[in-house]
Amino acid sequence: MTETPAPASDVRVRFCPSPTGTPHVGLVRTALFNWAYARHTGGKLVFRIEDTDSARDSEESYAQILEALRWLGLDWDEGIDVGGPHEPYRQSRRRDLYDDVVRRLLEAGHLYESFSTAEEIEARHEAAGRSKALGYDGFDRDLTPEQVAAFREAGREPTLRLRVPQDRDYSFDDLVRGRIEFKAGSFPDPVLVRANGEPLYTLVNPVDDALMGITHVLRGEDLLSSTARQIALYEALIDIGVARAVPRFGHLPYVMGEGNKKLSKRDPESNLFHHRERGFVPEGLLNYLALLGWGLAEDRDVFGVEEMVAAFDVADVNASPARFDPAKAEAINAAHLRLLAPEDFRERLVPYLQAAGVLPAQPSGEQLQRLALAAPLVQERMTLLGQAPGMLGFLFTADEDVVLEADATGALRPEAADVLDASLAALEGLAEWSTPAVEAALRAAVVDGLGVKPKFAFAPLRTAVTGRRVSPPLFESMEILGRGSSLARLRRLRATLG
RNA sequence: GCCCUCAUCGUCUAGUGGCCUAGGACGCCGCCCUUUCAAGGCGGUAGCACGGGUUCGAAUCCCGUUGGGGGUACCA
Repeated sequence: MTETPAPASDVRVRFCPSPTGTPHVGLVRTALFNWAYARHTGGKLVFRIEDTDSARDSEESYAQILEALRWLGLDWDEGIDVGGPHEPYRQSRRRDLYDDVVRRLLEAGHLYESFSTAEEIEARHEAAGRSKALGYDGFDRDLTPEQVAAFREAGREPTLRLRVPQDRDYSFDDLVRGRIEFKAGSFPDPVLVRANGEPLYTLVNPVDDALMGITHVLRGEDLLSSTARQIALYEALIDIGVARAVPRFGHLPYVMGEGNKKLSKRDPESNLFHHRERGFVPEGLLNYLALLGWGLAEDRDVFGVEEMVAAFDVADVNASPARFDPAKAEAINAAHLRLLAPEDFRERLVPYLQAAGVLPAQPSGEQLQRLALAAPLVQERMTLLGQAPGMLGFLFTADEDVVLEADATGALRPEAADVLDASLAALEGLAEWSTPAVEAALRAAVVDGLGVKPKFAFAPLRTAVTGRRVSPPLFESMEILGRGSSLARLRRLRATLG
């Protein structure tokens, strides 16, 4: 009844977060789907900020949202920073526009002044024997001029409510869920403007979508039940000439956390920057988030944004909520890490190594050279960039400062001392210090010479050289480290053994 | 309470009436490979919430039940 499908080429979607906290993965997923839909259809993505709650909004959060989108590489065509024909794109700076719309809505009779307080509404329900949880009762819909005057004389300022037609149903075809119907009178007249004159989200969200020509509203399912009242507002806006049509709606499923709760802002897994700090790469996180409610193909989980853009359609999004699974997210991230070009991978390691103090703010040429040799050795061994300091730290640590971790030294077997002695003897006179030469010498001396299985033969050496039980490949590591350091480290561990 | 909504392995999903003795991925468990750990290869574990219909035939359609989620703000 109110569907007004837009020609695909004219698709205009938007991403309009409230700057009320640190970016949430659910928010990112919504941004991603809007972005992918715009890119897929060749439409436009509008980015605006819904900061109409001065009590909760913050500049810090605003800056974080921008940082998040930029880090992820989700760009937009109109809005914050890039500008466009509907400036400004922060609702806190659009008050004049809203005041004008409100005036026209009021004149046309779509809004009315409501003096009822929450207590009064509840009291009326109680007196009538109705449930107190019923919501607004429409008491002020048809106040006489005398009643209004009386309220004003008593010093009361009214909120402005939308006069929702009560004689009809509201329905729409949700892009992801299909037909959704709200029966007549199943929701109360919403407040659109506070008593102090400030416009509310209930007003400004549809008004801006109308003014900015948004054709497809793709948002979280938490907004599903407010869609009916928004359609009612849209129709009023169409009546006064502010809106041209009601947009199509698509309600995206929640991203859930542990248990069956929506992923809470308190939950660290919900925090985008938490994932970045752990070493998620944008490609990996975006891929995983896309999987929460959408899939590229039946038998492929790993894909890039270009592939997603080529295939994405909101109609294919799943309606049921999805649980954020950190283990699978990491696996997907690991796959993307392996897909990175070696130089790219290496460069992305640097900030993590610096953050951990493994590399200084200004790494030396020698350090970068060493990193270039070592990075390929760990590219297939990591799931998160944040594992780099642990894996590579030994290459940037003085021999005497290498920490011999307890799980490594604890796993040493009785023959460790003999292994180290034989290794030292074999390596000291080695003519050429290279991976194959080191390997050959050690195999001859320890595996063949001592008759120790490779698995056990090299464990003490690994512990001595890296301090850890798990490390990059041993011989390669020794080559990078050089003969001096390698031997010094073997001697150091040997000295601690009886 | 009322309104809206969701329901396939532990998790993400494929599946739109016969191709399903339900496929893939992550996880988990074996084995192979192996200089550790990964990666890779092979194999395994595990699911259509329940009850009624409709139909020759239902994971797929309808109704109900149960369970989950959301809304019911002068938050967004």
